This record gives sequence, structure tokens and C-alpha cells, in this order.
Amino acid sequence: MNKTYRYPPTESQERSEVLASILCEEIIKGQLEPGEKLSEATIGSRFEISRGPVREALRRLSERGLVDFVPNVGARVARMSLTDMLDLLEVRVSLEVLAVELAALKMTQEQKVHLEKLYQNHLSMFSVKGTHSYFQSPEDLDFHYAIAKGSGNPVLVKILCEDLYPKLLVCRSQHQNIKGRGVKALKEHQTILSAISEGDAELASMFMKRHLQSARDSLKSLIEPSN
Amino acid sequence: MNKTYRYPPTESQERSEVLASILCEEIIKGQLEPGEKLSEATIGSRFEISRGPVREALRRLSERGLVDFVPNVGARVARMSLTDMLDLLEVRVSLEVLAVELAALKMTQEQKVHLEKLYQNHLSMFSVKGTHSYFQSPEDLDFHYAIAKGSGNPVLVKILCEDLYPKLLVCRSQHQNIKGRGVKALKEHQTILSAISEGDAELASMFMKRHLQSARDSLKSLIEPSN
DNA sequence: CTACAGTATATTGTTGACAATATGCAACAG
DNA sequence: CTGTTGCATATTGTCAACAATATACTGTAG
Repeated sequence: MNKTYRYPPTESQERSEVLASILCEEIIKGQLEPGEKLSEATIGSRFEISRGPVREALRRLSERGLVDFVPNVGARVARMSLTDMLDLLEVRVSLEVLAVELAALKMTQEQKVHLEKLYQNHLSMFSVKGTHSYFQSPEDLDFHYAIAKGSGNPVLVKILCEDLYPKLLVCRSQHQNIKGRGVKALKEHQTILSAISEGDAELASMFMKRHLQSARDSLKSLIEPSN
Repeated sequence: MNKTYRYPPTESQERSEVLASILCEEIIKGQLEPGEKLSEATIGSRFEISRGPVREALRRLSERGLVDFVPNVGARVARMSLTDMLDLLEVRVSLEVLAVELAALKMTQEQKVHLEKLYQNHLSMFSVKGTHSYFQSPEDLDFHYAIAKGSGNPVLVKILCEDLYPKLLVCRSQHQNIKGRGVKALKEHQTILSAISEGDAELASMFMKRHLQSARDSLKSLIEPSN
């Protein structure tokens, strides 16, 4: 039988992959304007690269919903409305409730320690930088990211981490007027954390549901002020 | 101001798009073997098309999880294990429970009528073709498809219809030994349907959860026979 | 002045050739 | 006979030119 050997695990890093993640970051950071045209030629010359890989990168971002793509017309940075954000959060609640249930049951000790460390970091960051600076920043998601991975369900991880979270970050950067909920959210993280570490799936899911639902509700009340 | 006119709404159908859906169908139908190599050149010559569009199609399928892609090596038809299927179904339960809740609240009269018709069709098909032939076929998903769309949440629709369902169909075609649950499942559809038409979100979600969870459980007991 | 038509320009879609990488085969050392 | 080494082959990654489509502009009719 023919053994095929592959010394470095093929860390291939093709150009289109690299480019896609660069563009993704720029979109999330808001360095690329919401409706901005993403011309293949322009991007290509900017990165001194041919149009082929650029095309692939754009198509990939399109599949992930970070870019609006129209055939024969081209790609533009996706424009996210507050309604889009609400829809996103609605799905997120369901999935993260599932994630935290599974995490409470299946997380390894290592993972739990990691989560605890994350929380401690956030706590200290918070006390240093003040109320609002942290919870509108991408780092807030680290906590939820760790829980998603702790679920041990690859399908769930993929949807949350590769699909929903990036889009959510784009939403946040496009609507910076929306403030995080500061101390309250951090305390909620604490309750979730302790429920997980005690392996109480039911309680953890309940806390998570409240945590995310209240975030969504506050956004909703902002969009429909009175009723 | 410059009016730009676009008579046919740009039904562009680029080759890569067409090819992707053809390959998708062939994978779902099992005409392409699970681990089979998908060579760009081979596919290209088969459809009398250049490698460029073929690449794009394969990348798209890779993003959707129907194809395993390794840089510098190429694409193969995704090989789905029963564990993959369990993970898939676990996420599906959460999302469809959400979908049916929303559907019960927000479906239009038209949509409800459509769903009713679907159910009637399934009923008659069922009485003609016998117990098992229907519920392992793709048509079973039509019912769930309609509910997903009835949720009115585009994010949810995309994940269910473009991500989860195709993969689920691939799983089914790769494990044809797994039988549907026949009459029982059809009756469950009926209970869900009536809960929706009465706008009872709570009841609908409960029935949906039982419906899908029992499907998953029967698969699970098949994978771990005794405990 | 406005609305439309036709043309010019720019951008995307596709192709075939070339470069880089991985796979398969054969010869060789132990 | 086993395992390794090097070369030949095949496949993927990238590029630059060409074709098809959409956008922008200009001129003309009303």
C-alpha cells in the first residue's frame, strides 16, 4: 500500500483565503463603507494580485453574507439594517441556548478553566476601561465563542462562529450608536459561567436565554420606541 | 437624474451557479460517490466548460459543506457519518422549533393554505405508495421547508434551507438503510399543522420539538443500540 | 428642459497557458 | 522484503487576454 506523507499539515494559505480574511476584517472594522463597491480590478491592484483569487475571495464573503453580490454587476459591502440585526439575534438566541446546554454537559475541565480565565480578563478590562467601551467591542464575543466551541457540536460551532458572529460584528460596526449594556451583561456572564461549571444545563440555558433575549429586546425597543 | 433600466431582472444564471446546483443535485441523489474525487479538469470537460467556473462551483459547494476541500489537493464529495447526522439534527431541532413558533404567529393566510395543501398531497401520496417510500424521500422536507419560510426570518430561512436541509439530504442518501418513521411522522405533521393554523405558537413548538427529537432519538438508538 | 436612444467606457464572465504543489512510480540502500 | 529517495506525472493555483454584460455619457427629439 502506498503511504502518502504530508509533513506540514498543508498550511497552504492560498491567496484567496488570505485575502478573504483581510477583507472580512476590514469590513468588520468598518474600514470599508457599508455600500462600497468592491471592484475586482481595484482590489487586485491594491494587493498586487490577479483578479482570479480576488473573485474567489469575494464569492466566499458573499456566501458568508458579508458582501452583497449581483451577477454581472459585482460585489458591495453588505448593508445591514437594524431589522437584519434583530433577525440575526433571534436565531442567535436559539442556537446559543442549545450551545450552552451542551457545553454545561460536555465541556472538559480545560475548557472550563479557559472560560473562567476569559471571564476574569473581561472583569479586569471592564474595571479599567469603564462601562461602555468593552461590550460593544468584538471581545465581548470571546465568551460566547468559547461556549459555542464547548458544545462539541461542529455544525453548531460552524453556524455560530463562521456565520452569525461575523455578521453580528458587521452590524455592530455599522450601528455604533447602539450601546452595550455594560455591567448588567457582565454579571449575566457570571451567572452563566457558574451554571456551566456546576454542569447545570437547565439553569445555564435559562440564564443564556435571558441574557441574549434582553439584549435583543433592548434593541427592539430602540427600533419601535413606544408600543 | 440617470435612470438605469433593467428589463429582465437580471436572471443572469452564470455558469458556475448552474453547475453548482447540478452538482449539488447529483451529490444529493448519490450519483456521485461519497469520497469521490471531483477533478476540475474532468468536470470541466464533462460539461464542456473551462476550469474557472468549475472552481467557483466547487468552492461554493465547499462553503455549503457538500464537498470536502483541501487546498492544493482538491475537492471530494463530503463523506457524512451518522455522528454528523446527529449533530445536524440536534441543531435542526432548535432552529425548527423557533421557525414553527414564528410561523404560527406570522404566517399569512395564503401560506397556511399552501401548507395545508402540501399536507393533503403527502397524505394521498402516502396512501398510494405505502409506508416507507415517502418519508425517506426529499419530499418529506417540503413541509418543513414551508414552515421555515413561514417564519419570515431570512437568516433562519437561509440556514435551514440552504445549509441544513441539503446536508441532511446528503446524509440520507449516504445512509439509505435508515428508514423513515412512516405513519407516525405524518400524524405528527398533522398536529403541527393544526397548531399553526390556530396560531398557537406554544403548542406548535412543542409538537415540532417532539416530532424532530423522536426522529433524532430513533437514529441515536440505532447508533448506540443498548444503553 | 426633460426623456429617450445610441454609443463609449468600464466591469464582470470566461478562457487557455503557465507556475507551484502534490501524487504515483521506480530504483536503490539497508 | 521494507523503507526511503528521487524523478515523472497529474492536479491545483495563478495569471493575462478576450468576450459578454452593465453602466455612464452625449446628442437629439419632443
